[in-house]
Amino acid sequence: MPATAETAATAPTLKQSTFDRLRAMILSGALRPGEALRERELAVALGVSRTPLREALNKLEIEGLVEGAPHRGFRVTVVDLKTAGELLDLRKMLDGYAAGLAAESISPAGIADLEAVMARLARFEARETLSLEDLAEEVRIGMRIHEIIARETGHGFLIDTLTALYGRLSLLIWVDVLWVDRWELTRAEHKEIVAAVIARDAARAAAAAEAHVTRARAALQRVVDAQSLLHGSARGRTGDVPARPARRP
Amino acid sequence: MPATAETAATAPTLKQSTFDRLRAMILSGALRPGEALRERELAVALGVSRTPLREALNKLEIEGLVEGAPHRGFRVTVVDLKTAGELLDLRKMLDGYAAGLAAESISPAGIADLEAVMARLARFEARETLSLEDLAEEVRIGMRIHEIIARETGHGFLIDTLTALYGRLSLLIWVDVLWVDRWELTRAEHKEIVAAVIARDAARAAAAAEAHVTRARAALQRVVDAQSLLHGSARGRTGDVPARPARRP
DNA sequence: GCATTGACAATTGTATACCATCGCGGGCTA
DNA sequence: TAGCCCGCGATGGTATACAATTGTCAATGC
Repeated sequence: MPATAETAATAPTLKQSTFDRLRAMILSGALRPGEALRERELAVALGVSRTPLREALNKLEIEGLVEGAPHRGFRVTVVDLKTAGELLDLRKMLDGYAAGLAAESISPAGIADLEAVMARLARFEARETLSLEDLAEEVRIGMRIHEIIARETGHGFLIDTLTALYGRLSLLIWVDVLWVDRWELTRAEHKEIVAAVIARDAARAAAAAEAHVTRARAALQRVVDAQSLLHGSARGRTGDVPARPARRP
Repeated sequence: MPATAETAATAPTLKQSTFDRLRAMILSGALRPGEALRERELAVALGVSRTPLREALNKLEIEGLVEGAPHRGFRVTVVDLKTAGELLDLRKMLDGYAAGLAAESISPAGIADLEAVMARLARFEARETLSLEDLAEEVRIGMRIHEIIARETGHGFLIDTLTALYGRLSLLIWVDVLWVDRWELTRAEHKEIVAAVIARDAARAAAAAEAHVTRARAALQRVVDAQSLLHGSARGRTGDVPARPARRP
């Protein structure tokens, strides 16, 4: 279950590199949720034939980044608020578990990676105001922290599950608001999690990771509640996405 | 992230039905862990061309039922004892969570399904001795219970994760021993879980599900410990699998 | 005897052409 | 206007050819 996120350009096979490239394009927003992915068009754009492209799309479908329907092709997965809530609920549990495991078994290389990331984070500490660029960078750093922690659990299935979970969550555009909104808090939480992991304090790390997600979950819940008040219905309203684009003239 | 386990024969596309059939063949043991899957051969055997077959294999790879290496094709995933322990640890948490969720939100149809399954289980209650057939049936019933509970959570990502988790675990041949060994206990635990879910008692359901897996985890741990005593080394010893079969003459 | 090298065969990886089938939308009709 | 029909465009699937890579086997050299 590779979920290869790191090997981007220098992949041994086109299938693999296409998978990686598509993945990156989706996560970076170059391909937006709901966007239809036409095989032949995409194949030309990526410079590959349909064969490796279709295999990559099928893998992404199982990972949950794209959805496919028979004879209607694939489109980038649309995550609604209800689903996002479920994902965060699960993430609370899994992130806590992962942080605890990582604290118990982190490697020197893992510690070095975490320290390097925290150094990047420290650059922002002193500043009074942050540019949008800076905020984006901080979000990336946050993702990176969780990736490293997941990796350092050494728990293959957990890593794959968290990878899919993070990927799905990042498809919900609004999710960044949950962290960016109160950035000092988020940063402090990240520092606490990393400190606990490096200190090999499993209980503290797990608690910190859970608290971190719990806060985001609560923020999301406020959004959901506000929406259901506004619209009467309880269903999330992120999934309103254009159907297939108009036919070419 | 479909992980369609039910739609076996009447799938709309060959890709889908091939995926389902392969999945069933692996889980039923018709394709054994470590067995090499040669494309052309398999394609002929299944009566499809290489294209849908490869798409199915790629999906199964992400789901973790097969492993593929570049230019060396796919083989059925081999699960070692260490991995199995990790999977059970995670399952403890997720099964508990799922049982709690299911208890809160189970549908009338779900209750009916559970009651139907329990009726099948009741047939074995009175018996003094069980045939191997009976034991196999009880194992199937156990799987079914957990499937229903997962489904009734209505939590898409959780369902997919548990599906992959159960699938991977069932690749470890020995795992059945954990349940079959003390079958009266297992049966009682299943009854308790189902009863709690039907009674919509989330806390009790979660506790029962966790206890259920905890017992199996402990049994597995005894095996692992015994092995490491026997062989000195701590590594699991299930992965000893023949390499690629000899060339055809 | 054993390690190294090099050619070979089997298998996967990729490209491409072609046909079948399905969905959608436009346009016709009542 | 509502509903049916038809055809275009897209995906799903097959067959085939070829490129790339791996592992084997045997000959070679130390």
